[in-house]
Amino acid sequence: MKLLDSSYDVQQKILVAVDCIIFGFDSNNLKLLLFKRKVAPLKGQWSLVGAFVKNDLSINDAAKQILFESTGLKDIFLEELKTYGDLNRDPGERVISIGHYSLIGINDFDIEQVKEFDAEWFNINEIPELILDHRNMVEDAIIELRNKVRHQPIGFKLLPKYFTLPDLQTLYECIYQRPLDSRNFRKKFLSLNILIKTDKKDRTSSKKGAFLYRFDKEKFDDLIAKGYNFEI
Amino acid sequence: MKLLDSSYDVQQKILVAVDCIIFGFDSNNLKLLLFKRKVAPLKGQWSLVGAFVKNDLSINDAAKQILFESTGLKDIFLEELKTYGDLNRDPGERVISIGHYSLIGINDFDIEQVKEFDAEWFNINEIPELILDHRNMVEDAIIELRNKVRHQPIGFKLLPKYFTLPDLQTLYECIYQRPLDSRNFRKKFLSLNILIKTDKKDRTSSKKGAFLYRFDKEKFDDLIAKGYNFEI
DNA sequence: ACAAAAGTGTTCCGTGTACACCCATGA
DNA sequence: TCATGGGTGTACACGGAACACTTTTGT
Repeated sequence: MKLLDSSYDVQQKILVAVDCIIFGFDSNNLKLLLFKRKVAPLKGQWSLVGAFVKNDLSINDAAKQILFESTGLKDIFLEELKTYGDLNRDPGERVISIGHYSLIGINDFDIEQVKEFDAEWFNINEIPELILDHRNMVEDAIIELRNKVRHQPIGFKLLPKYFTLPDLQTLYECIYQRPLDSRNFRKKFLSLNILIKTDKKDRTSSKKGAFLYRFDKEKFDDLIAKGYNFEI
Repeated sequence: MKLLDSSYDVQQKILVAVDCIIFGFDSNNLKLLLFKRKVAPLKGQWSLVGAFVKNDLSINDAAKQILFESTGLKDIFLEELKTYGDLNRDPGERVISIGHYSLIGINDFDIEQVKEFDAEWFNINEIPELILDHRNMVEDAIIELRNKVRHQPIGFKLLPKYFTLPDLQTLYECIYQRPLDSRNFRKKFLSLNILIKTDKKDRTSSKKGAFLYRFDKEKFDDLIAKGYNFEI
């Protein structure tokens, strides 16, 4: 319902879009989800997943919906990155785009399924040329992602329920794109007390086998609530 | 110039606005700039400085221009906060707002001048009721501001050319809204090597007088470039 | 002489970081 | 037996945090 005196007197011709920078972790690599653009101009080129915002959805919900419709990925938690609002960033019309990013565990989803949508996972070091300012968005998002994981021990949603410490370390190494010292890494992570060790081992990647752990969700939530600062 | 195939087929009715969260430091207090809303609905109530984005300006330039037109404040560096895009945040129409914030030295500007624009500086602890989600924006901006100054020793633009260490400390105490230990503060700040001590004293606030310092712009820039982490 | 703000050093503790060897096992 | 990845401990350096007294000077 509109209020009586509700109509603003504005001659605005700005379209609002969202673009999604979706990182995926597949046990060994950090990947980025790209998409073959379906509309002119620039049709057929690689781009981020994005579209115009629908009138009846909040920006964040719109981003989720667009991601779902474009790739089949559902229930992805998206975080706002920032707004890209330069005048001529889109050769078509005046379009501003609100970047959103996320990091997901690729294996939780059907990795082939996205191909039906003309989407594809690219290794983070092998990203093709992207349209418009999308490459900027990706670079900004990587920086944000690193900042984020520095302040919140992630992992829950990126690793299977049971995982090994080497797995966890690989995850962080992928995000930071540099090797970490395993002794320090283990010491630090175990000191957080959010891991529960099981007596089972995973022997798929070594003969000795590595112990499986799982997250202690309660303690994890406590830690987040207290705003713990997780420097690696 | 538009490309031939440039018009997107979109029925979008979303207006794009910016709101500015302007913090000001006046040697003793952190203040917030507010503005009496001039358009219906909610006309006459206190709000942030904001308006719709013009078609021919980038978002950031639009924010600057709006700030200038609404308050007379010119050449203010604005930083994007985030987008407020919920469906019914504005009772008028569907409006999304991209929050921008800044921290300025109030004394560098004419403090009375803003009043001619129906704007006013409020002490950060005495903020009146604000329209829409503006209170949220302010809270988000304070958190951002604290995060920002934690990573970048500010001061340059907020203090006069010559200032005392107690002045500088007051600035940080205002931002963090808590007292700091003067011994630790001085030690930390001086160790950055970005201050140049003069042999003059300021005696306006004590009989003994406090030495005046100025910033060493070059070293300061070096420090920023290296991404120094300034925890207080 | 005293009030009021400026200025100064030390100690302790926690945490980041560097670093090298033994263990368990399947092949 | 050997190759492979898993797992462990120590020593040092640095920075944050707590803490109390002296100095200067106008009144």
